[in-house]
Amino acid sequence: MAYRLDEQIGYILRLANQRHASVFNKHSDLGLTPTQFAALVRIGEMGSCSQNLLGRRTAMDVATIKGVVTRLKAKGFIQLSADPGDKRRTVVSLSAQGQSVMDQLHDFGARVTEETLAPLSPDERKVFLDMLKRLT
Amino acid sequence: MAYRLDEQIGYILRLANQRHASVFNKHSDLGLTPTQFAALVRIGEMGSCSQNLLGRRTAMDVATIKGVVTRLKAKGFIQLSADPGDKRRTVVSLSAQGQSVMDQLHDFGARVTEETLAPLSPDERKVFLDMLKRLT
DNA sequence: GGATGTTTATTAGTGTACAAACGAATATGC
DNA sequence: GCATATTCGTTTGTACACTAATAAACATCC
Repeated sequence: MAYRLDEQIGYILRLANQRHASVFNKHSDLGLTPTQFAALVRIGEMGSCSQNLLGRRTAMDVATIKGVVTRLKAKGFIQLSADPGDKRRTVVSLSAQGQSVMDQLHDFGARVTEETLAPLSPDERKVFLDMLKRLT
Repeated sequence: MAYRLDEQIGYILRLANQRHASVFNKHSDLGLTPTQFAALVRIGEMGSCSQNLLGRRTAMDVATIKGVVTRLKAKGFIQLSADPGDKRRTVVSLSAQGQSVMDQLHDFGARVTEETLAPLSPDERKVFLDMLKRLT
């Protein structure tokens, strides 16, 4: 049987990612990208943490998380401070504005997931998410 | 129930993409990226086509396909020519080197797909790929 | 307490990915 | 046949994503 690009997992994953990004951007009203959204929600979950740890907990390398933190700071959603016990660290935490949009972010995220998974039935979504997680 | 980033389809898709890229790079010996690989295989499938059509058939916008074509050309895998019937078009086709590595590319792609899907059983892979395609 | 190694953050370079704007060439409608 | 619309390619700007190199701070071992 002939080799076909359209059957390659990497290619299909890329297409699925594109569709998700499209759904995300359609609903986004806070001017966030999917990556910025992930980092911001994670900060909400963790309370406050070093920039380095935030990168590890959101699967972004040091160069990527640096840029994301810079842009979230510029947009006013987070604040940065020095770690009194470790001069290497930059401590990242939510600003007042960041805290105030957290509920809105969760609603927004749920809507994006819902619409992205719309082609699948509720039972299928469960199975699909389980299998997708095993590929990470 | 609390909102959790680790359950969001967009976040998990990003992680799956990262793992695939890691598998791809581990096996890659021709110096290609996943995107360059996709474009090159597609050119092999189509014979020759305009840069614009190649972009549409690989889901890359005009700016992205431009860069990919530039790099594939620099690496010697493709050649560019003018379309005699339409002066707007740049015709893209495989170089002799590009043709000579096509079998190797297919073997390589099959190995990457195999290893990326390794956590799933053969039956699960079928189901998973079907569902993933519906999300594109 | 001093050499060694690790962690944290920054920077530079390369490669996707998309939006927007532009000019040139082609197609369509009337 | 001419105005209008569409297509094709390029460029600019922003945002991930990774590698590699660097420097400062911290930890550990002896």
